Amino acid sequence: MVSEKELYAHLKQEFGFTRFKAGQKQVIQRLLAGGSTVAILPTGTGKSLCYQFVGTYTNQTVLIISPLLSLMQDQVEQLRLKGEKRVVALNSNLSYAAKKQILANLHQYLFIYLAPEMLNNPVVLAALTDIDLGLLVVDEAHCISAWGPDFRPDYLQLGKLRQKLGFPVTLALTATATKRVTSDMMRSLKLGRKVKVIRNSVDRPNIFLAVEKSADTQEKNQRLIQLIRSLPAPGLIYFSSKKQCDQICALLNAKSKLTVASYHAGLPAGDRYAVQQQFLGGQIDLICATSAFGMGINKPDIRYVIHYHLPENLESYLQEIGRAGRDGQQSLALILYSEQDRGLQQHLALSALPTNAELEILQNSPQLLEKSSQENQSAQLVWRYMQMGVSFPQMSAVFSQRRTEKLQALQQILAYVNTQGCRRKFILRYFDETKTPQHFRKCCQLANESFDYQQLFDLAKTKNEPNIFAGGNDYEQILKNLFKTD
DNA sequence: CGCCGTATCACTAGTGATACGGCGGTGCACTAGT
Repeated sequence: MVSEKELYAHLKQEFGFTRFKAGQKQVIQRLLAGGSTVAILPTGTGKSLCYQFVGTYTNQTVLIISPLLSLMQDQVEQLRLKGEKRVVALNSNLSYAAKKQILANLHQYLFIYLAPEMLNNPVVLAALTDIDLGLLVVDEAHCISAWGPDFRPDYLQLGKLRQKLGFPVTLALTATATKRVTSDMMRSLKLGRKVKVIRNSVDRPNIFLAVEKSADTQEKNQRLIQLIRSLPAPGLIYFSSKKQCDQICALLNAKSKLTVASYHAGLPAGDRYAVQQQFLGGQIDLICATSAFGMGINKPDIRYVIHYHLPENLESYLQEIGRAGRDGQQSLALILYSEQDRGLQQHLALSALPTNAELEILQNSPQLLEKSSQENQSAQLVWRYMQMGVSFPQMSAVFSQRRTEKLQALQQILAYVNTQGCRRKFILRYFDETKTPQHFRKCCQLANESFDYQQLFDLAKTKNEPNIFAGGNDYEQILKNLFKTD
């Protein structure tokens, strides 16, 4: 067992901090004692420090599975800035020669970043089994259940990877996971029953939760213009359609003094990078984005996250609103909902999953399968499953279960939108937390269309209180001020 | 499922009503051809 004194000495020496954030020390101690861990820590609590600490302390190689090339790039740069040179991201950005060079000298690196798809490469896998691995990390581990079944099936293969690597000590990191998603992760990673789950509350008390209903698009657009004119910037608006993302971006640029930019997967990589950098640097006030935006974004002062469309599910909703208020100051998470939005989200939930009819056609025509796996997403998925050795009846079962799950998740977010009760309580219950939220239970009910959030921010400012609904405040008085109720 | 753009119809030549097809999110790696 490593002493507390040693832990703090290393923290100070290596990272310059004198205190651990909630959960960090527990995770590190557990890993140093050789126990695999699932860590569910809310955004902004320094998840990457957990494995960086273990790597630098033990001086044993850490392999990090990361979902995005840009995320790997950021982490590599951060570590290099800290003075750690033994870092590499092994991905398709590298030339053949560079990759060969790195693979031949893999044991020299302390931190190796890798996308799950790279593990299909037998040369990479062989090189990895050759080194003395101290720790395997799955960063953004909710991707296993969010993306594995119908978007990036290689996420389902990570358990086999662990096995091939001789079951190294493993850390699965995420900000949001229900009990079911947690057990999904544990099963996929073959973590066994001895694994420890370290879970902090998903609650972010400084984020005010609200939903407003609009009758139609026009009404919604008017309200949106009104909102962004009065709310403090910077802000973030999520869309479920690239086209509408662009259109509303243009509208908001025309109708407000803010600098608004659009961000989605349809834009060239260079533009996306530029928009992100300008947002981080404060030259852009507001981003209109699809779900492509956000992972790895660490901007502390985002004051509001508005959803123009219905979010996909409560897990992704929490991921997305979690980007607001990382500085701990008063922030707002608002869904602008109109009944017609349900159709779009339902379509998106189901369209990626091959139907039984499609499966049958593909099964009967291997040529068609191979040909269309280039352009058609569901054929591509079937193709990957086949390579993974999954039979057609198994696929059919997996996809139909997935359809059910996605529709249930949609029902849950709809229930959240329509709830008459406390929204925070609803979310905490969904994430299997029993604690009572520390705010006046009527605040959500009272927030309605005439509510001016500006008052919320003003009050937080004048009281110099990041979370005006935190314990110890005079709720009745605050509510009287805010809602002008008696 | 619901929206949007285009096609087609009507009636006395440009516009309005209806019908219908297509579209709608997220990324890795690898390959072929320049």
